[in-house]
Order: sequence, then structure tokens, then C-alpha cells
Amino acid sequence: MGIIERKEREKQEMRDRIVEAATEVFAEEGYEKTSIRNIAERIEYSPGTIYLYFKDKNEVLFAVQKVGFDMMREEMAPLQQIKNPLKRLKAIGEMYFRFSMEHPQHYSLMFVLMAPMEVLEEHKPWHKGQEAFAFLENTVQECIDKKLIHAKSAKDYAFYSWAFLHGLVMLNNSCRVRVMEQTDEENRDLMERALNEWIKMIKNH
Amino acid sequence: MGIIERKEREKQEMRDRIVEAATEVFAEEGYEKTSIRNIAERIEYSPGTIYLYFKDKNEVLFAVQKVGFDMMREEMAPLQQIKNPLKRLKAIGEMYFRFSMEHPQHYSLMFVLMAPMEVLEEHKPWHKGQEAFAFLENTVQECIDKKLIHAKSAKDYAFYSWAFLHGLVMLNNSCRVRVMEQTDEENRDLMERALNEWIKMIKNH
DNA sequence: TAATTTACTAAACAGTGTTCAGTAACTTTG
DNA sequence: CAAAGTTACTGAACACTGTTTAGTAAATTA
Repeated sequence: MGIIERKEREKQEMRDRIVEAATEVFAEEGYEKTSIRNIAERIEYSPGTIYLYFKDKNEVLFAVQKVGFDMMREEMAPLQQIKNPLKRLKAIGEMYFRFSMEHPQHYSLMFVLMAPMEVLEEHKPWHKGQEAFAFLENTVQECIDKKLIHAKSAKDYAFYSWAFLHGLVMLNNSCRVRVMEQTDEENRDLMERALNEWIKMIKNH
Repeated sequence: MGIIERKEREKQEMRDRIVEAATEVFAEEGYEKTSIRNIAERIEYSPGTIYLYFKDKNEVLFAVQKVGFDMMREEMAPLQQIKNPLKRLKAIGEMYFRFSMEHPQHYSLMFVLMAPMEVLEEHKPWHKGQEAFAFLENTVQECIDKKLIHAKSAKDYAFYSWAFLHGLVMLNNSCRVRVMEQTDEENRDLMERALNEWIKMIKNH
């Protein structure tokens, strides 16, 4: 009897539909307007139904976060082709900036909001985050191996690089860049300059 | 007749009481639990009363943000005594880390949340933010003047420094530092190392 | 003292995440 | 094929949220 198999498949399909709807609402309306009722309405089910497939809202957001990481991986994959690791490192930075501008809602779910992280119990790994970070770390390691940068620890310097970019993106998105009293275009230039300066700073001369 | 003067004074006192109560609730319970009803209850008035003194919740949060900047200025002022601007720069970084750890709620109101920034109309200056940034920028300018660092623009490098620290603080507070799979203490060490590395990176050798 | 202004409140509106009793449809059993 | 059991789903409820507004009591002015 393939009934249990079909039921299981239907269960998974329903889960996927919820995640798809949640992703749409989230990308279109943002975090604040993403409510269980809103998601339920989009798939034409009652709000309670979502709780038959997810423990709580955080679990739904965690699933949407995964979608975001999959999107980023697709933009990251082609960068593997860049043979010079220092050039690849810069390309990762440019991709990171672009992603944060084109998908601001996904960006905050992936790197800012606490909600999706709350489903991860202590000491349990954050697979999607680690996978993305590994790509950065490997690139930094290659730079060290080829003596292109003066870093000791690839892990540490990968993290520093991430922190620098993340800080720039955050100050920009949260309007704290207002202290600079510049136009939006000048701010974009500032970010570009910042990435160039960062590469210059860590480069071996 | 001193009645209008007294009335004005009472109006200001009431505003102050609201801000004080809001600051307490905010520091104790955090952003999520800071509601108009919560603030009103603490000063034993109805929620509606707050709207006689503030346009909306954002305006209350903006006032609390100012309190946060005043707290930070008090920690910043003594650093003026440090004559060596590069040492002062590092001290600012250490103070910034400490502040973010000791007052996480104020930190997010000052540097992360959108709500308090929404009271600032476009092209209007963000005084408190600019004042704090000026202290950092002046210190970087002194470093340039004394040829201690290899920066061209003090404004740009002050911003880069801020972005780097802010990025570290954010990745830490938002649990994204989990990619490092380290203990809390190891993470604190990482932040300290990061600041040292940053100073080393921008220093003239 | 009467009229006016001021300060405040209670209630309402539309929204939130989550739980749970009840029900209708589907599946299994006899 | 009918009865029993299981599954999937819903509607309503609970305790919250920011904000608006009509109504009221007190303070001030005339």
C-alpha cells in the first residue's frame, strides 16, 4: 500500500507550499508584515494549519532563511571559476554587497534577525551559515598558501572580512551612514572604496 | 502670572518622566517588550497620555536613544586624556566593545533598530550620532597628522573603523559567530584580537 | 460664579502568535 | 459494504500590540 508514502509526500508538499508562501510574503512585504495569518491566507488555509507543519513561527522563518542561503550559493558558485584567490576574495565581497542590496529582506533574515536562529539549540551546528562561511574561509586559506595576504589564521581573517563587510552593509541599511551626510550614490562609492581598501590592507606588498 | 511658566515646566517634567520610564523598561525588558502600555503603567497614567507628549512610539524611542548616546559620551570623555591618538583610537574601540556588551539594548537602539531613526526627516542631521562620530573622526585625523596611520581620508577611515567594530559586535550579538563553533570566551578573545589586528593593519610601519 | 481651556481616561479598531475543542473526510478493520 | 478509527483542518478564543477619539473632571480665566 503506497498510501503512507503518498501521505508523506503530501505532507512534504504542504510544508514546501508554506515555505514558498512565507518566502513570497517575506520578500515582498518584509519581516514586520510577515505574519502567520498572512502566510496562511496566501495558501488559502487557516492560521492553525501552519502549526501542524511547523512548531512555531521561528521554524518557518528558519526554513525561509535556508532559501536565502540557497539563493546566495547560486551567486557564489560561479566565483569558484576565478583562479586567483585574492581576486576571488574581492569578487565574494562584491557579490555580498550586491546580495544585500538586491535581497535586503533575505539578508536580514540570514545575518541579522534573532528569530530564525532561535530554532538552533545550543552547540548544534548552523549548517547553512557554516557552508557559506567555509567558501570564504577556503578562499582566504588559498590566499595565505600563495602568500598573497599576510594573515596568520584563515578562519580569523575570513571572519574579520565578513565582519567588515557586514558592518558596512548594516550601517548603510540601518541609516547610520547618515553621519557621513552623503547622497545614496556617495554611500555606494564609499562601500566600494571600503572593499578596495580592505583588500589593500590585508595584501602582502 | 507664572502659571504658563509652571505649566511649561510641568509639561517638560512629564516628558522627562515618560523618557525615564521608557528607558527603564527598555533597558530591563528589551525592545520587544517595550510597549506604550508598559511605559504608561510604570508612570501610572493611561496609554493615551503618552500621545499628548510624543507624536508616536518612535519619538519616545528616539528620546531613549539620546539617553544612550549621553551614556556613551560619559564613557568617551575620559579618553580625551590619552595624548597618543593611536592609543586613543584603540581605547575607543575597547570602550565600544564594552558598551555593546554592558548595554546591549541601548546599543541596538543607537546603532541597529530603524524605529528611532524614522523620526529624522530626510536630510535632517542626526546630531547625537554625528557628535559621537566626530570624536572618532578627530582621533583618526590626529593619527593622520602625526603620520601614525596610512589613511588618506580621516572621515572614510573613521567610518571603516566603526563598520569593522560594528560588524564584529553584530555578528556576535546576533549569534552568527556560531559559524566559528567557539565558546563565548573564545569569541571575546576573537573580538580583542580583531581590534589589535585592525590597529596593526592601518598603522604606518 | 460662569465660561473656557487643559489634562487625562476608557473604549474601540485592526492587528499579532499560539492553543484547542470540534468536525468532516479519509483509511482501516470486521 | 458498514462501522470504527485516524487524519487534516477550522473557528474561536486568549492576551497582547500602536493609535485615535469621544467624553469628563479639574484648573484657569473672565
